[in-house]
Amino acid sequence: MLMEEKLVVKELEQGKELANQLMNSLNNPSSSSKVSNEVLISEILSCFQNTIAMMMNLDKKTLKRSPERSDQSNKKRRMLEKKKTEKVKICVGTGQEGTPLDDGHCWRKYGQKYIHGFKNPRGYYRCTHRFTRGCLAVKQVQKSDTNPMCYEVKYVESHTCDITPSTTKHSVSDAKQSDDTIKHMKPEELMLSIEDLDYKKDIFRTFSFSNPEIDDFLEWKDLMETLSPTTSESGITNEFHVSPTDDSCFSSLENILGSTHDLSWM
DNA sequence: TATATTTGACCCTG
DNA sequence: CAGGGTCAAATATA
Repeated sequence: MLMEEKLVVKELEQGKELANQLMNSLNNPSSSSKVSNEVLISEILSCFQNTIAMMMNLDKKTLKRSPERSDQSNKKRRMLEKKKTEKVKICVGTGQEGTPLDDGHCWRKYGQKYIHGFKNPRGYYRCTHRFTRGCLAVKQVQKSDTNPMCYEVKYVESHTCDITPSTTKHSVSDAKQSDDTIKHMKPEELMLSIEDLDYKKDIFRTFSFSNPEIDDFLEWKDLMETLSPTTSESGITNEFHVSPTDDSCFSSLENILGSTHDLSWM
C-alpha cells in the first residue's frame, strides 16, 4: 500500500469516528458533548474533501507511473489537460535574499533549474500540503535578469488546501478573508496581492469544489444537499445549519453510517 | 527525528 | 535531440 493510500484510509477512518461521535450526540441530545454538532459536521466534511483530493492525486500518480503511460489514450488525455496558470511579476522593495515571495501559503521547493537564455535559475515550488491534502498548487519563481529586485512568478493550479476546521466552522466571505489576510501582510506581500488580485480571488476561496476533474461532483453535491437541506443551490458552502428537529437529515446520516461499517477491504 | 532543501538523473514534449 | 519539469536520494537544518 502506498503512503498516500494509507493516508486516505486514515482520513476515512477519522471521518467514520467523527460521524459516530455525531451519531451519539444526536441520539443523546441531553448529554453534554465537548464538541458541537456543527463542528463535527465541519470536520467530517473536511475529511471527505481531503479524501477526494488525495484520491484524485493518487489517480494521477498511478496513471503517470503505470507502464501504459505512453499509450495514445493517455497522450490524448494529457493533451486535453490544460493547466491553469497565472503569471505574476513581483518587485521586492527590500531586495533581501531568502523568501521574499511569501504569499500566505506554505510552499516546498522541489527543484531548481537554469533555463536556457536566463542568467538566474528557476525555482520550482509545490504546496506543502500536496500529499496530506492533495493540493496541486505549484509555482515557479525566477529572479529577473534585468532587475534583481523583481521576480517572475508563475502559478500553476490554485490551492485546494485552504480547508481547516477553523475555516469551515463559520461561513467567511472571500472579501472578508482577503481583507484580514492583507492586514497581517508585510509590505512586499501586499505588492503581490495588488498585482495578483485576480489570482488571489481564487486562492482565498476557502472551501471549494470547483475542481473540474472531480467527475462525481454532482453525486457528491446531491449527498451534501441531502445531509444539509439549507446548503445553497449554486454550490456547496462552508455554512451548515442543522436543525435538531429535522429527522430526515439524521436518517440519511444513519443510512450512510450503516453502509460503511468497515474499511478493511481496501 | 522529522521536515525542508539541494541537485543530478530521468521523463515528456515539441 | 534539446529544453523544461519532476523525482528522489543525499544532505542540511530545526
